[in-house]
Amino acid sequence: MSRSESRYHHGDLASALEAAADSLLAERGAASLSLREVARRAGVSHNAPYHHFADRHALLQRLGVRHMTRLVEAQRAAGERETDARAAFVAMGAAYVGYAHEHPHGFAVIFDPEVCVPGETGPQMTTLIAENEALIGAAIARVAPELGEQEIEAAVVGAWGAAHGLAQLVAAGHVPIDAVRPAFEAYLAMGATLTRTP
Amino acid sequence: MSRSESRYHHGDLASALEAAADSLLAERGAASLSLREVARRAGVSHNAPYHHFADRHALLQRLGVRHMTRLVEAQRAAGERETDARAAFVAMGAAYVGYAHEHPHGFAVIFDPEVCVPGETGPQMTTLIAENEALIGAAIARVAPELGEQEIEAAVVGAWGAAHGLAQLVAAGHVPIDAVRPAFEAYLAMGATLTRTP
DNA sequence: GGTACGATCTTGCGCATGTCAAGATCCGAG
DNA sequence: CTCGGATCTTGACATGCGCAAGATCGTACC
Repeated sequence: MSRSESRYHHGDLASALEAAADSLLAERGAASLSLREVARRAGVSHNAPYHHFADRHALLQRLGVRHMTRLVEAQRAAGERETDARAAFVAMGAAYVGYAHEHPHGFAVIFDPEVCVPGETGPQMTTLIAENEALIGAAIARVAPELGEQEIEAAVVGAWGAAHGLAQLVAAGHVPIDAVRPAFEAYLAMGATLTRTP
Repeated sequence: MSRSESRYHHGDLASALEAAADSLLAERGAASLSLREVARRAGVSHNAPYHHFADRHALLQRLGVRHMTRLVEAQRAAGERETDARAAFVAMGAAYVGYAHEHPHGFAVIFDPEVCVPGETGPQMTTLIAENEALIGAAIARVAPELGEQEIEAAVVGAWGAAHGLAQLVAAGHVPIDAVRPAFEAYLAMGATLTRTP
């Protein structure tokens, strides 16, 4: 009897649980995601998950890592699809916002302070965050090669913040997705205005 | 016997509950805020809140309105404290981020899609959101008087997004508060670079 | 091949919470 | 003074989290 048919020892319950939870996350938010429902959807008893995740928190963190991985990958792909430096930078921002728009609950769980606290989420998330910043930093360095390391670091936080804010507002429904690109351009022009010495 | 001494009819339980919940929100996040604990802290039975709030959701929405009011007010005050248009714009952004830094859980509840959905949160929140956008719009119009209505509208979303993203990242602990101002300036300079015709 | 061990999964439990229902208490209008 | 309605209380039920103890399975070891 193969493992997948034997319903006692599932075989790869951890992945199945993650998948089940992720599909739940496509419908509802993390707050209304119960471990028991995940277990039900995976077809196991309400306590089976505890042999793979310390608690509800741990499963949500795992989902956070999952989505952060995809978010970083989406940015990377969008950036590599463009040859022009500026186009790549803009495309990465759009990818960031786009991911949040398509997976609002998944995106939310990445940055939910109740779930993923910077220092306490484990090395995987730390690595992913660093990767994300490196990705943005490289894109900025391509656009503005004259910048020093310090300046790039600051610009990374600024760009990340801008993309993140629009993503959050779009995901929450405060801003329609179509308004993002004009807003982005307008804000950049605004920057040009603000930094122009009077 | 005055109402405040009579412990049966509280007198102003709605406000007391809001205050209790708000003080809880200063410590923990909204997810771990239970109606029963709020009731305990207010010194009433676990079911008293239901005579003032339809459910847990309604109380959280009320807290969202409360904090959005303060957030808008903080921005307004910061803007009015400056005479220079650019300084006012920057100060408002700093106030936005500062509020999120000082009241991370309160700030989170404003924009929590599980709590405050744009269309369904009631007229008060709608008004506050509009007020917020008007405030930002006025600040932008002061900085760049040459902009048309459409352009300002787009710039509002862009500026709001930038401030919101930095606020979120600071509140979540991904970015230290000291990094905000340099990031803001760097991002604006970045905008100047990006919009400069090659 | 048989067996003991550990990993995996199950059932059952205590406790906390959200929400409904019914009763107790108090205020104020008439 | 009485009665209605608002306010608050106790009680109950369903659900969820996480612990504990038992059942089942794979496998390393003899």
